[in-house]
Amino acid sequence: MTLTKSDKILVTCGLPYSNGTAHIGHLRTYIPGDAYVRYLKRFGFDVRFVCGSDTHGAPIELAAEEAGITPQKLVEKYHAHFKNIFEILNIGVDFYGTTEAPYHYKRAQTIIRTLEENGYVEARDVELPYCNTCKTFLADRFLVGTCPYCGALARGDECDQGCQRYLDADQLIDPRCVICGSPAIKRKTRHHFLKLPAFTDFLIKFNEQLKGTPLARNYALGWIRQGLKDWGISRDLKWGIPYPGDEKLVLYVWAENYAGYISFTEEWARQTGADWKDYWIQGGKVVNFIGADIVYHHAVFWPAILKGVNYNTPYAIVASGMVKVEGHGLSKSRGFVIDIEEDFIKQGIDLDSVRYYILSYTGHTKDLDFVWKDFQSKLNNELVGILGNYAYRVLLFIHKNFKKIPEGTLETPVDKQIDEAVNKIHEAFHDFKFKEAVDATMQLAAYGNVLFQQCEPWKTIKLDLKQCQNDLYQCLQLLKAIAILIEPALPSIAERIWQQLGQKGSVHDTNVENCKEALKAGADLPKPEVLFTKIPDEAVDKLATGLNTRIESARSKAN
RNA sequence: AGCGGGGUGGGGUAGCCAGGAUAUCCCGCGGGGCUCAUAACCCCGAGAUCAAUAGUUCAAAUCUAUUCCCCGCUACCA
Repeated sequence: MTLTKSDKILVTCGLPYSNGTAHIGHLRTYIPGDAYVRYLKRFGFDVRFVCGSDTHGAPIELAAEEAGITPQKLVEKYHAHFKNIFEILNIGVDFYGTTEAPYHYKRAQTIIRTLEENGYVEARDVELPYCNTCKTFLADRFLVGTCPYCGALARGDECDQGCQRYLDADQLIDPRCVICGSPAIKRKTRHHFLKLPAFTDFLIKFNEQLKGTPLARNYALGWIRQGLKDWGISRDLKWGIPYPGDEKLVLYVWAENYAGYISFTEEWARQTGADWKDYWIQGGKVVNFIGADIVYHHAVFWPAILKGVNYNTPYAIVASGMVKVEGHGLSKSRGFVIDIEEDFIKQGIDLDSVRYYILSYTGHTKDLDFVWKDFQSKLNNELVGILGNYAYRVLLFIHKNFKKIPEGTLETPVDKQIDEAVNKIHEAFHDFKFKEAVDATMQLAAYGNVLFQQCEPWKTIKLDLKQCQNDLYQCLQLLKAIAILIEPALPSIAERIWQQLGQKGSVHDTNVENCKEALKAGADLPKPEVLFTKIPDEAVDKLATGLNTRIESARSKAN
């Protein structure tokens, strides 16, 4: 079972949690997701891309409390932020929604109600921590106490200031309410549970035939084999989607956020006249891009829910490796973070080169360690030296000497190179190997440099004009193919090459078959501009120093 | 601790599932060339006991076992 041109394909990315700004970790799923969508489009597939903000849960309720604003205000702010950042990065979503919208509430509650009707949910009494002063049950994030391992002040879910271990709320010594400081007491209450074990056989079969990165599949299968247990889907929080039929509780975020994949499709369909059922009920191929840290939600909980309401389950789950900064796991509080707005946009970093770095520095399933020096080297050596240089030297040479596209016909060597690259790219993105796809395109540019060098047009222009023109024609046709094939990785740059080639329309509307569509001899060629500028050593040193300062000050603050 | 992923010249990376002769490619490094191009481009070269140990085999980076190291997850963080 592989994708065909008649499939209705829907791509989604893990929803960014709206309690903070966009950082490089988000890009690890959004950029490959977007590139994948663009590859599919260039190769003529029928694909849509939806995504949105995840707006509920304890951390947001708490962050709003601390900031002295309503959760609504908080999530609206970050929702707008993410939407904007993704636009600037050319993440070409068809719809960017939010889980704090009526269309989402409706879809999420309908799913839960249907699960209940189908007998997959059970209410059960449990004992949970309670604050007598605030008259509320305390989710783990609302508890503080002493860490049993290191003695630091810890939260109910994690020893965030001390040893960084994940904790169970029960392990905390002297648990207290985070709002008022009163000691937490145990009190009986009633919660709702999804009967996950009922889905065991289904989930094994589902994961065995699941496409995407093997990482996702193996991980989930291991988890399922260890035995599934009932899974709590309600929480004692004020902020969230009311639990249908038990409105003093809210739906657990992980029981409703990925319903956004459906609700966003519905809302997009409503606005455009499409049919969401094409994706979620009558066939359709859904591809989820996520980080490796949330595989079990997407390969275990979510497909179980979908199965429980008889909706279409994902075709593929594409899990990326994690992002590190200067060798450390991402951590805002410790300063190991690259913020998209502060560190890239405001510093004037070319965003297509960021896309390139994310896609081609390492394989999609491996951890990516962001180091400013490496970023510089990829940009200066590969984008400037290979791609930018090739485009510029060819276009400038022709512009200087002819002003227009010279006479010529595409000959076998170049024709063959293009075919090989197209095949390689096709295979690579079907296997979710984005680095391979991008590298194959860059190899085409490297080949172009060899070609230009060997033809020596600066000599032939004086000795054999006809030969010279035909050689340059080869170079131009190759550049046209490169523009189309690099579009998924570098959409802005591809468009600029397209325009510099004097082509009509937009490269975003091209198909891979246009690669070899003959260029019109005699058409005017505008004066080219360089595509990329190198980052000088001093600039990159400054950026690296800024990062180190951030890390240092975070460290001294912690001590 | 359990489960999953990974370890290949200085950095990154391909090859591993379906074992085969000089282990791929990019960057960096050394030498040469070109002069159209953003000191860019092209060619040649040096550099790796493929994490370790034991085993299977005519043959192991690749298969098996054990060990070490890194990362993620472990159901109330998302």
